[in-house]
Amino acid sequence: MVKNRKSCEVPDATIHRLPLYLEKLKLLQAIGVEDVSSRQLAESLDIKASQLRHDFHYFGGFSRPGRPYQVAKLVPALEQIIGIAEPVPTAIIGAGHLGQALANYQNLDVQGFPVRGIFDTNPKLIGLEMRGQPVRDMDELEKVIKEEKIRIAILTVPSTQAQVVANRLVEAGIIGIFNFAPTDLKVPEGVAVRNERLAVGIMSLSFKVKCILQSQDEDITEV
Amino acid sequence: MVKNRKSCEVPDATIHRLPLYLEKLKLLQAIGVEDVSSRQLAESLDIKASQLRHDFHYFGGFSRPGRPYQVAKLVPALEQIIGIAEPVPTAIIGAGHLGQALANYQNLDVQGFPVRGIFDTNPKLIGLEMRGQPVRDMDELEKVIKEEKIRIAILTVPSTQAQVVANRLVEAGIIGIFNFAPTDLKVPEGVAVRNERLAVGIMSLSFKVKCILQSQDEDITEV
DNA sequence: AAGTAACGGTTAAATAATTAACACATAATG
DNA sequence: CATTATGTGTTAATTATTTAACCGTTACTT
Repeated sequence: MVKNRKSCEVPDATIHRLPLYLEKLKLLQAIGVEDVSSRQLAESLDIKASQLRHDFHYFGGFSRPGRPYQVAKLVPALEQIIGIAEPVPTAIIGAGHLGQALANYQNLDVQGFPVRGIFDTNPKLIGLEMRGQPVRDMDELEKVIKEEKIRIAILTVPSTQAQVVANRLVEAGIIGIFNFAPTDLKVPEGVAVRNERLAVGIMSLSFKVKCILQSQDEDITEV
Repeated sequence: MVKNRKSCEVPDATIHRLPLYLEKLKLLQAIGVEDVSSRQLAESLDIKASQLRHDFHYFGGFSRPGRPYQVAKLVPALEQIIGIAEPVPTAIIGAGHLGQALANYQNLDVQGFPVRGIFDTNPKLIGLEMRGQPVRDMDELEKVIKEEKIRIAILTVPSTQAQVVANRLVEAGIIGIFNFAPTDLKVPEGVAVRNERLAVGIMSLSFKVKCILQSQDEDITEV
């Protein structure tokens, strides 16, 4: 099956757009839209239609020439590609404020990532319930990961502990780490890490804000 | 001052690396490192030295040929560029789980974004204190933004309300919105929005996990 | 004091991503 | 039944980003 291997050689930029396509399509589906053209879908996402078709082209045809996409076919196709055709059991490591926020974030479930384990070392937190899931002691980590067949972990521990915990997760069979600690994790090949750096986000926003303020100043002095 | 205008015409990819440079440099500064070459710094960030020099080149010389960068000069230079030479007062709109998590996220202060206002409409939350800041009623939004000269807002309200609140923020003088709601905000020119889509993050991770699993399967069948 | 190794700035080349263009297919229309 | 409008898949052109190459400087070594 050459397709599979090929379908993994896709630019990151395209991968990041897949969830956006899916989200919009689900929205259309919810209001009863059956067909949608590349132009309509692209326009609603503020991108070019050719880019959307180009993105889809990595995965083979979703329609045939002359006919728009059928929402009912496209949604499961994208879910398959993204890997959420079946629910993906997920763990949250670190039940501090951020961990709690994510554990209570209903969308995680809806989007295909049911939380099947929440872990912490703090005795004050252990036993607390969030959306029906108790906060468990880290001692249970390996057992629960195995029992629940968890493959993805969301890491919300202090950055000092991130690497140690990550090692343990990898050892326990986790192959996808969504890392919220501002640390670069070292992981072996065959493990995917995605760093979510809030600081990067707000700083690049700050850069643009500074540029806006500067251009406003210039406009004034130019008058 | 042509430099200012030019310094805003910088690729997004470069902008996103600036915080990483700054973070690493601060780390070096903390352990007493005075000089660092482009190669050393790049290597520690797992990028090419030429890319780092190319990035810096957008903003003019930070050193002179033959001499490595001086950490003590580079740090404030980057802070200036990013726009955090002075602390940037920030507001959090929505004191739910995520808003609370961010309000309690000490790094925000440290990185130059002191929280000067937390807002919600829920009477049960109003009055609660987080890091010395009370949760305020939305009625006070405009007043506090003005008094505290807040320019950046972190939006953590339900997506149904995101656009309405965003409009109000813009009206009140906010020019940078860090949006955690899974909605595309429409804002006038002169306002910067950065969308932080957790679902996008975890889904692109899921895509890579699926690819890893597939390639493992193939390896087995190939043997 | 000359030679050498290391360095940043700068420009050019290579690579990747986006956008446009086009060929062909479909269904609706007169 | 031809014609037209709309549409995708696919390839080509354009644009953006990354990487490499080179030049002039600096400080160190012998």
